[in-house]
Amino acid sequence: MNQKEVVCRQKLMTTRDTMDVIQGKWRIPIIIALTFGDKRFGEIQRDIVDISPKMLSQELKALEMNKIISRTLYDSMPVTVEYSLTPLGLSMKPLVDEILNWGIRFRKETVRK
Amino acid sequence: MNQKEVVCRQKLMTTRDTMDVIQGKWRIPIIIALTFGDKRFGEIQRDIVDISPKMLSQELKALEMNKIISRTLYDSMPVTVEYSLTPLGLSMKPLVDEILNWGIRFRKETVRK
DNA sequence: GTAAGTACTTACCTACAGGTAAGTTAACTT
DNA sequence: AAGTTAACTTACCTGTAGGTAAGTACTTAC
Repeated sequence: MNQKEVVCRQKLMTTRDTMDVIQGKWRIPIIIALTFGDKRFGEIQRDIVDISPKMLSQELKALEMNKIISRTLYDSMPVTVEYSLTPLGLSMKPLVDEILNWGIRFRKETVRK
Repeated sequence: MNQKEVVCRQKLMTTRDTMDVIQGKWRIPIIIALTFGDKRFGEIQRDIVDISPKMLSQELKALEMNKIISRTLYDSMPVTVEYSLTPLGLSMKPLVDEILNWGIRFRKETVRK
């Protein structure tokens, strides 16, 4: 196994780590919603119009477990819960920006049917 | 619907475009393999050790349809096929680099169990 | 006292992503 | 003529991502 192959396989492993975190239909949308500020369950649901409460709840838990977001319970008198990006979550900004950038480029190249 | 919400929803749509292209277990690995140079079917299979010929064939077709890679048939005398990144595929480098970067960061934060 | 809001949970179902294994075509090698 | 290599294809199966629908617990508003 030569040098190139070693580098190639390391890259493959590293990208798999990232992809495991952002994989799926809802994780990136949730992260983006939270870049606009801390939000409550219902607010995120209103931003991501087609997500069901089940999926939102499930994906919020997964992101919390990966330390991307944090959950804060406020004992106010209708009890509210706020979700916010952790430092690790905030560190995804360049990645999310690139996903966005490339999406714009892709759309440009694809509009000529 | 205020300005923030409009921007948020546009971003959601754009990222979905990108994610549709890179979603799944094998697309990013295939793209990375091809950043090391044009490769034949069997060579990619050797780089990505755990991919089956079925999945490789299927994902190469999908990437070709999205104009990320191109397929060139050489009429040499064992017929060979070479896959290479198109300009659009090459334009994914910053995105792939960010996936890689963040994977490294994530691994650092996660190594303390 | 009943309706509505917030933040979920639970049960059930389906489609598809991905795995395994074997078959195919066609040339080249010994 | 039998085996090897390259590049796939086809058939079949399974697990899980994600959808739908309904239920729960608690509080405030009317």
